[in-house]
Amino acid sequence: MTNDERVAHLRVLRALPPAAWPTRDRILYEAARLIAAKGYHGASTRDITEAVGIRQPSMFNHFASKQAILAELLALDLSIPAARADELSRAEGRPVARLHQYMLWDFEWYGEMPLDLRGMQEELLVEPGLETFRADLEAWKKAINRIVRQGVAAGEFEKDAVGLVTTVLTGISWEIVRTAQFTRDPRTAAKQRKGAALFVLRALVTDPSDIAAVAVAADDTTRRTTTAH
Amino acid sequence: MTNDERVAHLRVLRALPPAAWPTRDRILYEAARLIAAKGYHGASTRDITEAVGIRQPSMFNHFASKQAILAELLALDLSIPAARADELSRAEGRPVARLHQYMLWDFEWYGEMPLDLRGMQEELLVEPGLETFRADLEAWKKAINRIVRQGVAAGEFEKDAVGLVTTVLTGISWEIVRTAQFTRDPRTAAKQRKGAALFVLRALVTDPSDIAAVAVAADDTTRRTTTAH
DNA sequence: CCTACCGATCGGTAGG
DNA sequence: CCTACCGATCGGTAGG
Repeated sequence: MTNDERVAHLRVLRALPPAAWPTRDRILYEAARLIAAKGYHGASTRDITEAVGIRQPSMFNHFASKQAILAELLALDLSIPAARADELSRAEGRPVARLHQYMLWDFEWYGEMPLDLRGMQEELLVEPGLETFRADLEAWKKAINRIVRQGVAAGEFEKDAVGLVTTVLTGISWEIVRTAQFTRDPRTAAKQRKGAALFVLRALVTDPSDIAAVAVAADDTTRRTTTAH
Repeated sequence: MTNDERVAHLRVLRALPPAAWPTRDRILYEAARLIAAKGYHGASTRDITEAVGIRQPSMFNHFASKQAILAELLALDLSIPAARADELSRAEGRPVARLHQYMLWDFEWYGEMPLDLRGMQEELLVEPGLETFRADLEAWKKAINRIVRQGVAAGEFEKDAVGLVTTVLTGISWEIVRTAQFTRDPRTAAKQRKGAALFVLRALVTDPSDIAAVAVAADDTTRRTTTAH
């Protein structure tokens, strides 16, 4: 399955309640939920299949192993954001605008994700067979730091903030996933995402007037895109 | 063991290499390390005791259960910071200065911690018997948010940043624990802690000149304290 | 702090 | 997607 296929499939799923999903997707849903709650080793294959409503060995008709479930969830959590960040790190335009654009995309990605990805912790990547996701995580950090360093070089960002951006972004995405479990109102969620992006920019920019300029430009882009469809 | 005793004991341990620690503390050290790497359920009692150099059942002479080890680590991770945050949330002085003071304390606490607390995830607190630590975590968040709301009321902080502070602080403390495993130079570490505290303040304050004022005041306090001893 | 050992649970397979 | 079952490993106990 390619990343584009994954994104398209998620769009289909989001329109349905999890109970109406195909079995394979319901396994992913319950596995994500239970791994978030009890950790990868704490969530047993029997826990997962019991939540789905099938017997434990039936799971292996959909996934070759428990780790194959984890790999599918890690692709959503790491591979797709890494590709998007890399793309924007090589795009044209002001670094401050591209970082803002990435953050809005990232927070929407995690905020509208129908699976609970909170169990996808960096520490899981030490397990043999998951090296490719370690590479995705490193690529993501490199791409974000590339944009931030471009901003420092352009005089847009403070120098000493560089090393903290990926950490803070990870923490905020996490919080957005968490609150997305309760707040289902899309307008409140969009406002929260905008506020979070501005929070990070305030910590970064040398010239506060850049923040308003970038935010207005982003709103224009959104309005244009929305009207066009 | 009270929190004060825990803090005093940690000071003693920090002066020695872990190999020279008492067995009970070496169990905590290896357990913390392995739980950080493989998760609580992924780190078996046999993994831990093998790293310590004793047989698995010998562990139960020092701890009544595997969960008792976890509880000891959670006290260091949650109970002590919660007490410190609560204290500062009720102290006198400008909110911006008290938040800055808390952050410097917090980052030093995690940065100089001789045990690797990265495995202490909020999700562990769902296990029965750990309710007290759930309460500590809630108390910590409440205390931090109390200081931030005091700052908003005083016109020092932006309104819309309130809900993000605890998330960002948790993320940064995590990063500080992580980098503390490599960088052992105390001067670099202190500089990193100061930079991290300023990063958060920049995202929060309405008047940028407050940041410089608070930072200078904090340096004065440190200098006075250092000279006095 | 050790050896010997317990019942429970783990991820996964065989065969329909 | 099921029943039946596998060897390995789990946290913890008995008894010295």
